[in-house]
Parts: sequence; structure tokens; C-alpha cells
Amino acid sequence: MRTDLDDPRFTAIGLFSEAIAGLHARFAAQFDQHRISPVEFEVLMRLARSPGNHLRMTDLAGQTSLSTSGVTRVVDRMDRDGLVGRQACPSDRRSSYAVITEAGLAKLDAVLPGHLELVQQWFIGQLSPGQLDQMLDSLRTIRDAVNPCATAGSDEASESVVPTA
Amino acid sequence: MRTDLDDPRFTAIGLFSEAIAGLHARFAAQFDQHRISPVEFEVLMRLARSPGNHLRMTDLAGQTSLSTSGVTRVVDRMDRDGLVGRQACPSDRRSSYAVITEAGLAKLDAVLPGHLELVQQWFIGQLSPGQLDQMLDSLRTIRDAVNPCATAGSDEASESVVPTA
DNA sequence: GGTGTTTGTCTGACGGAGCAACTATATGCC
DNA sequence: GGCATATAGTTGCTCCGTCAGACAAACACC
Repeated sequence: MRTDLDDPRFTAIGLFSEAIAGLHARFAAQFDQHRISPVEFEVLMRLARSPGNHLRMTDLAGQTSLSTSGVTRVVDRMDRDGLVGRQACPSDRRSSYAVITEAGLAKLDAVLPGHLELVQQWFIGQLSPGQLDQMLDSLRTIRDAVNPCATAGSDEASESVVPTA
Repeated sequence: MRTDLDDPRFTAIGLFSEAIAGLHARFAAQFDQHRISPVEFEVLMRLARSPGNHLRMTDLAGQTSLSTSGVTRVVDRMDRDGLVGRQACPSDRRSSYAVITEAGLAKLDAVLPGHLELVQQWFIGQLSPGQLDQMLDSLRTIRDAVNPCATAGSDEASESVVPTA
């Protein structure tokens, strides 16, 4: 007996995926204009929002859904481009911090207004205030269910919980 | 003057991204067990839901947010694995159809029940029926805004457009 | 019917990201 | 102090997807 291919739940999850994919595509177009990739943007954002404008490599990986080696390479590239730097961690010589530079902050400054406009235009502005509240509520429920660690805002003790079933 | 890094709109879009990323991670874990990648799963789904179990390469690309060359490679791999096949298009000799094979349908059969369970567990079941309706409404609004073409070839608007040969 | 343009697909070269292996440092236990 | 184990980060290898370009077929226009 075959599973019903037209189960409305497939439509639902498809809608979810397509909506975010569409948004990401819009964002990517603007990032391209600034010669920056979506991951690089995310790195800049995470660093800029962190106390001291820096984050340990591992923590950065945890916040970006990148592997630690992925973070190493991204930071390599951005270091070459002058957007971030590396700093030794005084208390643990195995660790190193990624720090956003002035140039990185400037780049973020250049990108953010346009990005915010796009967020407003294609996401926030598409919904009524009530709809938006409802939506954020639901999104938070799902996010917390699926990724309980993410609730930790900046530097929370990572539980090292890997969602492998 | 720098853009406010704590603008609630950033939180909102972040929530959106993290929620779907978490869901995709859950799905990926199950796909791994079946030795299939998310894109391959999507290809199987799209083909299985298409009339005649086949789709032109270009249309497949349009439905999967993959480039046409990306589709060529995915279909290459899946062809090698016996999950799909290629069929010449009688009316246009430039085109070729990707067709899902019996083995492909069987694979889908093996994956789908578990996948549906995950969709239920981490998405549908997290929300009340009312919340879900609201959410789908909002998602549809956004999807239609950012990706107006999707309505054309998409499954859920199957009544609106018959794929032109 | 010919000629130029467009369309559909495939291929080569390239870059990004993950896994596994490796190095170096830290920690626990005796 | 000395050894076993855990943790942080980097590197080699490989896969996957994109872009640009090549090629074939269809179409438009005369």
C-alpha cells in the first residue's frame, strides 16, 4: 500500500520550504551586489551582535549551522578579505576568537539597510500585525521543539546535543 | 549612524530560518538512513506526483530550486542508481524526460512513511489546528509573493496550469 | 528553403562544505 | 609528576552544485 502522495501535510511542508527558499533567494541577490555570501553575512551578524564583537570558532559554528571545519574556511576567506580577524584566547590556548574588524562592521553597515528593506518588503509587510504575531508564535514553537539549543542567545553553555536520531 | 542590530525584524527572519533549518536537519537524518539525499528525495517526489511519472529536465529544475545543470547531475546519479531513467521527448528532440522507475517508487515507499511521521511530529503536531491554518495562510501569502512562478508548475495549484509540452 | 535567434541539455572548471584524520592543548585520575 | 582521555582548531580528500560555454534542435522571419 503506497503512501498518499497528495497528503496535505506534504503541501504544508512544501509551502514552508518554498517560502523560506524564496526569501533566501531575494536576500542572496542583494548579498551578491555587495560581493558577500549568505554565510559570510551571517558570520558578520553573529560577531557584531556578540559581546566584544568576537566569538570562539566552535561557538560560531554552533550558531551558524556550519561544521567547525566550515567555520575555519569561512573565517579564512573573510580574514583574507579583512572582514574578520583571529585573536588568541588567553585562558585556553587551543581556542581562538574570530573578531569582526572595522571593515567588517562597515560592510555590515553597507548591507544591512537594504537587507532590512527586503525583510520588510517580502516577509513582515506581507502579513497583518496579527498574522505576524501568530506566525512568530508558531515559528518559535517549532524552532524550540526542533532545535532546543538555539534558545541560547549568545554564549550559552552548549549541551553538545546533536540531533541525530 | 548604524543600523540597529537588535531590530525585531532580524529576530523574526532568524526564527523563520532556524525553524526550517531544524526541520530540514531532522529530515536529513532520516534520509541518511535510506541512503538518499534531500535533493534526490525531492526529485523522486516531484516525479512521482507528476502525470506520467515524468518531467522535462527544465521543469524539474524549476520545481526544485536547482539549476538545470544541477538537475543534469542529480539525474545522472539517480540514473546510475536505477531510481530514475531518461526518456526522449517525442515532440521536441532537444528535450528529455526524467522518469521515476519502479525502484524509485519503491524507494519513495520506503522513505515516505517515516518522513510523514517526522513532518507530523515536528511541524503539524506542534501547532493547534487553528494555528496551522493561520500559518499555512501566511506561508502561502509569502510564497506567492516571493516566488510567483511556483504557483504555475506547483503541485498544489495543479488545477491552474497544465504543463505545456 | 535558408539564416539568425532562442531554447534544452550536457560538460569542464571551479568553489564551498562535510567527514575523518591529525596536532596541540587541557583535564582527570592515580 | 605521568599517563589516558577529551576538546579546539586545522587540513586532506571528496562530493555536490553553480557558472560559463558548447552543441543540437526548434522557431521566426524573410
